[in-house]
Amino acid sequence: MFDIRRKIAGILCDVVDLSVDDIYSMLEVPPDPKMGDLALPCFKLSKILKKSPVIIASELVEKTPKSEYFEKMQAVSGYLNIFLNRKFFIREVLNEVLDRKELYGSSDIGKGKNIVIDYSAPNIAKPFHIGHLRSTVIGNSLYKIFEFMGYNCIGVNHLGDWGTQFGKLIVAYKKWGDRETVEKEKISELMRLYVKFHEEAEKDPSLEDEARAWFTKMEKGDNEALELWRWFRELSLAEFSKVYDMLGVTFDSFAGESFYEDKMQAVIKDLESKGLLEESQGAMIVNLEKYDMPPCLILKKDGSTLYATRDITAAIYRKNTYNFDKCIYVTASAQCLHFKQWFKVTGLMGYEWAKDLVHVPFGLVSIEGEKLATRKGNVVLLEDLLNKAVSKTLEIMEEKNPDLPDKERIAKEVGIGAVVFNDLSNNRIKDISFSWSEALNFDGETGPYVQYTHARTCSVLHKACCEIIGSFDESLISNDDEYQLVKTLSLFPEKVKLAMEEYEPSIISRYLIDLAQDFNRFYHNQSILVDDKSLRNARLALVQAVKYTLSAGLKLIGLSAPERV
RNA sequence: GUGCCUGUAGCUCAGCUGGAUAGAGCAACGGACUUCUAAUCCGUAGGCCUGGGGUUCGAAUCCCUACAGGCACGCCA
Repeated sequence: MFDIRRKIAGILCDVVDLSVDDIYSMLEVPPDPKMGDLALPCFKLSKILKKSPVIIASELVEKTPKSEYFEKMQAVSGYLNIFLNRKFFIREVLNEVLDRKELYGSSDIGKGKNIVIDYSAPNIAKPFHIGHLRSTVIGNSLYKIFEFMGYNCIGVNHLGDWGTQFGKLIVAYKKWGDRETVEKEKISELMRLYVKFHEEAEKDPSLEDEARAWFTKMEKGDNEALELWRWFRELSLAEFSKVYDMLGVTFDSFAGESFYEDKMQAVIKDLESKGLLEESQGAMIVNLEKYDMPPCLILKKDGSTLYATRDITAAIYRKNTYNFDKCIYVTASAQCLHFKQWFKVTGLMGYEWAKDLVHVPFGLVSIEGEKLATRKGNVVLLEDLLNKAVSKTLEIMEEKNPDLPDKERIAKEVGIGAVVFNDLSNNRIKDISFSWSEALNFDGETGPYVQYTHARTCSVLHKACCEIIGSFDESLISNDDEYQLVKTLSLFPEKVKLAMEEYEPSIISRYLIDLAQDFNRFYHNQSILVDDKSLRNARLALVQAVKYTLSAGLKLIGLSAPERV
């Protein structure tokens, strides 16, 4: 990978006698392009070299040997400002992008390593709403990013498909439900039954006992109970699949909570034999006082397991099955303590790979400031949201581009893209207040804006049609709009790497906005399809490079890159 | 009460491994479509970076503290 910063650092480090890495990390981008492309603040050097920053900067200007990498250097009040050799830089960057095409920015650093990513994990028999969207799209994007970096990813949907809630559901179904309605209304009917159960149980607490009894039957393998459970599960999964299809999200495994039912006893024994379990108020816990954490609950006083038990079991299973390099959990930040606790327990059990367990938390979603509450009905169903986004897109398309073929498909890609992008465009740790008007806004910093920009690049390239770009004369790419665009293009590989290291898809979304803005400015100010053949060719090369990068970036955050919109 | 997270333009947010005058988008206002898709572009306006201390040549960024909001803190996940 071509990295101009490293090259410059390589030249400078000889002059000031520091390591390349030191200089590399000190180099920064000046706030204004007029001040150059890179800058070295000399204030820190001043301590080492015992000279004033101003003098160091001007000495650097004098002593640094000429090179093809940069055109000139200037000393400005303690900063060494570096102006790159534009021609050289443009050639290197564009050739790399055009050579690697949509693989520009990818890498093989993950070659031969497995990454397990646990995301989405909705609860069976509950509607899939916008609260589930975050885990799903963040996990999906991380999957794509790690894959792009050469890792082999295993996407796991750890379904909430086991627990006493199924006992409740069975009771409610048998008392107030019927097969036809459930077949017809699916999850919404299951939800209705579930809510009804809670209403009735307030009046008649014995229902709770009944529910527990049914769950016990499930655990003991009772046929009727398991058949109902299986039915609810299949029904829910079919509904979820619709949403996953719309989002373009896939999984390699659907091993959920039920999958680990028969595997937890061994883990409990393991914990016991390692002397980690102790009794407290009738329950079995792992004491974590030494680590300044509340205890981790392993067994309830009735002997049944808890989610920490299941998570530890699942982690061990995944290590044995996938031999992961990292196992990543994408869940709400409310679960931070829980993950800290059982990660610690896993470490105490002697599993050195406990350090490879990573919790990737994200902020809470509320609806226009109001808390999400499934039972109170304050939810926005994801399917509704996506459908609304698609139909709004279709409306816009009817107005702007009515002759476009395959409108339906593209409207889906753009509408859903808008929703996904919206969710991925800010820092994942921040709480989100869902707003209809924002989720359905297609102007400015949005998914459709990036997709539109991509379509623009395609459109120009299409119009230029049979021309083969082949070689181009980089010296013709000379104005500031073009140069800025190339600079932004050059940043893509490091942004992808950063997004991976920080488990932060928004780094890519933000980058795409920047790239699209730079392109649109260029597009607006410069004609691409000019008569001058070689100028035209050079600009087309630039457009081609932008197209590859936008397309690759969009895919990394789970959006498609339609050629026309 | 204790711990974790967040606080930047009217709104939504970048910037947070310290660096030059704090940036976008939305909303508002004013411009640019006979010309490669105006889902675009350009301009105007909008800021005690929550308050207070400290560290530093330099702080939105690091440390302490106060305040505000959110979340978590044993038998749900």
